[in-house]
Amino acid sequence: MSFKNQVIETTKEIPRGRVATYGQIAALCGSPRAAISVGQILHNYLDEQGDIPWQRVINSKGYISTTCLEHPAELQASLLKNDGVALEYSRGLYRADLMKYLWQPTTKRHI
DNA sequence: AAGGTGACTAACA
DNA sequence: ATGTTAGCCACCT
Repeated sequence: MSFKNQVIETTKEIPRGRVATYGQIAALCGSPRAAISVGQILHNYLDEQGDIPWQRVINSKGYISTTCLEHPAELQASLLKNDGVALEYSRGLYRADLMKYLWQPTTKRHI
């Protein structure tokens, strides 16, 4: 299975009310240093399929970091709130408390 | 097939 | 504490 597909699959596994970081997804998919690629993959995939909980993937500091115009931070923020994730808004940036919401993948891991 | 491109990060200044 | 820099690496052309 390609890295790309693993990223898609793994993202689908993030439960409601939790978030994961790009680096975390990359690591779970076997390439700990490919965090930036995860962002690219999600972006590309959204443009074609769009059927994944992409809003649950944020950066290592807990901030929403999309720069995509079609899928802006405001949208991601509202989707996350809808997921039950509280966001702190300041200086035009949204941040989730990783200590509270970071996904801890425990069960079924299929590398 | 080779090179440009980031929804990244951790390390510096 | 806040802003830059420089590695990174798989995706898309």
